[in-house]
Amino acid sequence: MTEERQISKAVISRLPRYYRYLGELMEEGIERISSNELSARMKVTASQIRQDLNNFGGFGQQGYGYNVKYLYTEIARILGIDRQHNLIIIGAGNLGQAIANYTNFEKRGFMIKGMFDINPRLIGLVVRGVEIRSIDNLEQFIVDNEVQIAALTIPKSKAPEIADRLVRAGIKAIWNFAHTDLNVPDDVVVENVHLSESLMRLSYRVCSMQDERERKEREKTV
Amino acid sequence: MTEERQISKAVISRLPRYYRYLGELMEEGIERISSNELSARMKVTASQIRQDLNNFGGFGQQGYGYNVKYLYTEIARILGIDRQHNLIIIGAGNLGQAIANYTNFEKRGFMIKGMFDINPRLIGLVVRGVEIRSIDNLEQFIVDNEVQIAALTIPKSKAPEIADRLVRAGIKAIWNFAHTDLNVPDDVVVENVHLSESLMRLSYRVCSMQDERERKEREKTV
DNA sequence: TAGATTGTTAATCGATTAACAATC
DNA sequence: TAGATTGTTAATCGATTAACAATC
Repeated sequence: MTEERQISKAVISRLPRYYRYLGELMEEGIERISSNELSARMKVTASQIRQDLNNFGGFGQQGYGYNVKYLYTEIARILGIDRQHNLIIIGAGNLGQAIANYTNFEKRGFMIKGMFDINPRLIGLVVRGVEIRSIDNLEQFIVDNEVQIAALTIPKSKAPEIADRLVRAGIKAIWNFAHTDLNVPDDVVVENVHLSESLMRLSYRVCSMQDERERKEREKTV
Repeated sequence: MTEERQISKAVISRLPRYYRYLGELMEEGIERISSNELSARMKVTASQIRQDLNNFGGFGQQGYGYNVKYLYTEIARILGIDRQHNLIIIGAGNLGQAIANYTNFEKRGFMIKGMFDINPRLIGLVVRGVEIRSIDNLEQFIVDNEVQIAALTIPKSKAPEIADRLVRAGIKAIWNFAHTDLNVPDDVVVENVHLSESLMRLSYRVCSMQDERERKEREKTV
């Protein structure tokens, strides 16, 4: 199962999108697809699709294309979503609850084992069958439930301290929604979702689109 | 104000992170910083920092470095967060409410003008001073309130139809949390936040970290 | 077989890093 | 002035695209 050499980050980040499109093709009842057809749907080059997939082995067949169902399964395996991942959510606010309520995660092997908060008014509540617990019992819970992943949906002020506790309790990965970078050992994975940064990128693009429009206006006038 | 040539996407995506670090430096009372010091903090090369910033002009001074406050202000200007952006949220579920509750957005010029939902039990409720409205009045509201940005926190099944309505009503940008790609005209900006894809990337990295650990174990045994 | 389409090598393009002259 | 550090050019590295031989 060990992949030969390091796969580039750019390739990995495209895999979930391939997976999504293949799922849609399956829903449409499409059994096979060529890199060219997929390229047209996804608006990426066919060359890139073939290159990306060939990082993991030859999933296609000359003259035929790719079998949708087979490729879908293979990408799931590559991404590791054919296995079960036990997950907890730290911070039972709106964002934490939004994640808890997203049923598709469970379909892809992410089992939400528990939620944690410091707010005593939330502790004991149950969200989609998941109990909100006191953060005091965090470490024991991680060990007892073989928790691999923690979603961190708490304010940035508390994030570093909680991250340290998670690492010491043996967590494998942190899905970090706090607006700060986390310092963790090399063997702990951190995937950041910085919503405010995403919104700033949006803002930049809106403004430069606006600038462009104005520039074109001016050119017309001249 | 028009920037000379197209700035690369990679550069833009790093700007909000620079902005965050500069904000932290200001909080620490640090007045100036060299690309080298910043490089150590942010774990990127000093060369990259200087290259990135020079896309927008010379903000530094030889022998001195960069003035933190000045650079902070300039990046804000580049990102367009020195101006006001009117924003609405479509979908008043947990995710929509999480965004509405995030006060920092308003600090950066993103004014949440309204929320919309189809659920009659939510309509009329007020979240952080923002009323949840019926989606029937969407178009008129956008025009009346000069709304530029719509955050789309609804299921993917409804997303394309709502996106069309937003575009027709003259929206400038969609912050898309629905798990689907949107087809919009070239002059409408779409910034995707696909949480399930983020979680899959995390899964991949957890698994390949695991594989690596096992490979090393095996090597030791041999 | 002929046609289609992959897998893969080579060419191009872009982004990152290194180096250093300019200059505060 | 001497030292520090930028702005910027050149070198390197990596990612994307093009091309085509292999093969179903």
